Amino acid sequence: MLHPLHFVISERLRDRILSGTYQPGDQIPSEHQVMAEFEVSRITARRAIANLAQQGLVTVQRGKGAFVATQQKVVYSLSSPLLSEAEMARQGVEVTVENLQYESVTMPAEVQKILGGAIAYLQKKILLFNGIPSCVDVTYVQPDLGKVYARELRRALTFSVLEKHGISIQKVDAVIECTQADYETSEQLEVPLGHPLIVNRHTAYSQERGAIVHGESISRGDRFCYSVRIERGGSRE
Amino acid sequence: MLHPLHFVISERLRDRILSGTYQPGDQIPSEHQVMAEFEVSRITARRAIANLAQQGLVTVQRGKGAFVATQQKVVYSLSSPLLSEAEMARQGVEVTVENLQYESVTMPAEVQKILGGAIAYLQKKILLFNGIPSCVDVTYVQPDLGKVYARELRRALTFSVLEKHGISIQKVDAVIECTQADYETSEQLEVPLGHPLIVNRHTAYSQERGAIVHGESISRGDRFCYSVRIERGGSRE
DNA sequence: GAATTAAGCTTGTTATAACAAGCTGAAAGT
DNA sequence: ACTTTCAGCTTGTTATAACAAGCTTAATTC
Repeated sequence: MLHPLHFVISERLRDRILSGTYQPGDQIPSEHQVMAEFEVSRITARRAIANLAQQGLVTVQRGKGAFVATQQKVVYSLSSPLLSEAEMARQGVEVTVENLQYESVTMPAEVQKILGGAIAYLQKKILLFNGIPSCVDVTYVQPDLGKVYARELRRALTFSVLEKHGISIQKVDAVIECTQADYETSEQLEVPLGHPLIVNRHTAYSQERGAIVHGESISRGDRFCYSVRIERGGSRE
Repeated sequence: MLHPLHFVISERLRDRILSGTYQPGDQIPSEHQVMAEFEVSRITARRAIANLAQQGLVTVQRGKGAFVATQQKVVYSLSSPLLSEAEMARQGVEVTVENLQYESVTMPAEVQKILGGAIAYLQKKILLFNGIPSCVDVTYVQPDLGKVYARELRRALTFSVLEKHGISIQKVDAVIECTQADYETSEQLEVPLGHPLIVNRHTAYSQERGAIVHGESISRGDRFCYSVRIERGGSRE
């Protein structure tokens, strides 16, 4: 036997998904239907379906079944964040903010090195796209800004609030990576343990003040991605 | 019972990893040791270990055991790809290229829209970081460039080769997203089905010629990430 | 000393079994 | 008509069992 049964079955079901037999939102055969169709035990059927879930092709809901996942993602432009927020609205994505934590704290050493000083405002928000938790945003903001704009920052996107008040973001340094959901983020984003996440760790600078915001946005990898345009000027970068 | 046994056990083992009891490279308890320690069946022990693997905390090898994974990632700068290649060398990362496919093909319609014309060179390479398959690179190159620099493109990084021959990349449009390995990429990158991947879908433009390269780099999410610096000039972008 | 084999350990696959927990729609009750 | 209950369906957890396949080291053979 070249391949395990569970793999053969999951590739068969995968082919049906890719060929359009099952469309996004459609239910795929239940465990018992897979057992009957392929004449295997339940544990083999479950593993085949789990393989599909693992590849992001289906999402499984207890009591309901497994459904073909949409592959559509919201695109957020790092090059023009404010325009990107308007673009998301144009894509039919309504962003709402749920505040988890907002307080003045002593920064960890690595953050102090970036923002300077010892104290900053720590904000933790969940961003919901069309009511679905999709992003956990954890950032430190300079204390004076964090204090003055507290009310607005608790319920809107950080860059929008700052820009609205004339604090213009002149530069952003970002690192984009993939991680997997631990228990905490799996609960916050309502995804399974280990679900792929795309993380944007960033520091934003204004012209007059230097570094003003530092932190990370942790988004569902299945719902979100980043675009960026890199241009080189006349001189070598 | 608030949480399943498998979850309780995996959180206990996770804490040991995070607290440093087990360091990267160390072996965690085997399935039978977990069975004995926590007095559970083998399937529960396996599931606990699988939860850790799912979170990227351990990697499991048949016949050997489960080992704490390193969390170190290679950082590749989108803002200065050539400098980034030198930086990788400085980080002790030797990049070698394994050519999978290199041929003149008729482009799919969407690629034609970007590169123009009907024919391009399709290159598929595996990039190995220190001998370990870490990235699958699939790109279309303008046909005249693909033909003239075939020998070099087969065994080096695309941008390096072009730059070396005076084809200067003036702009790059990129989309960064997370996906999960299907069978093909899991085989190419030697990772499990569903392993998180970071994908960079890009189009590179030169000043004189417009779009010259289009395609995607699919890298292991556990080994690779992107950095980018976004600056706004005097005018609003 | 080098090569081969075997024992012991490790993970991988598959089966049967039973109970738990959530979802949905129809039937029963108010 | 609205609310509650129940049956049937679905996935989730855990156990026992057995065999397969890979890894490593020690013992045996050449």
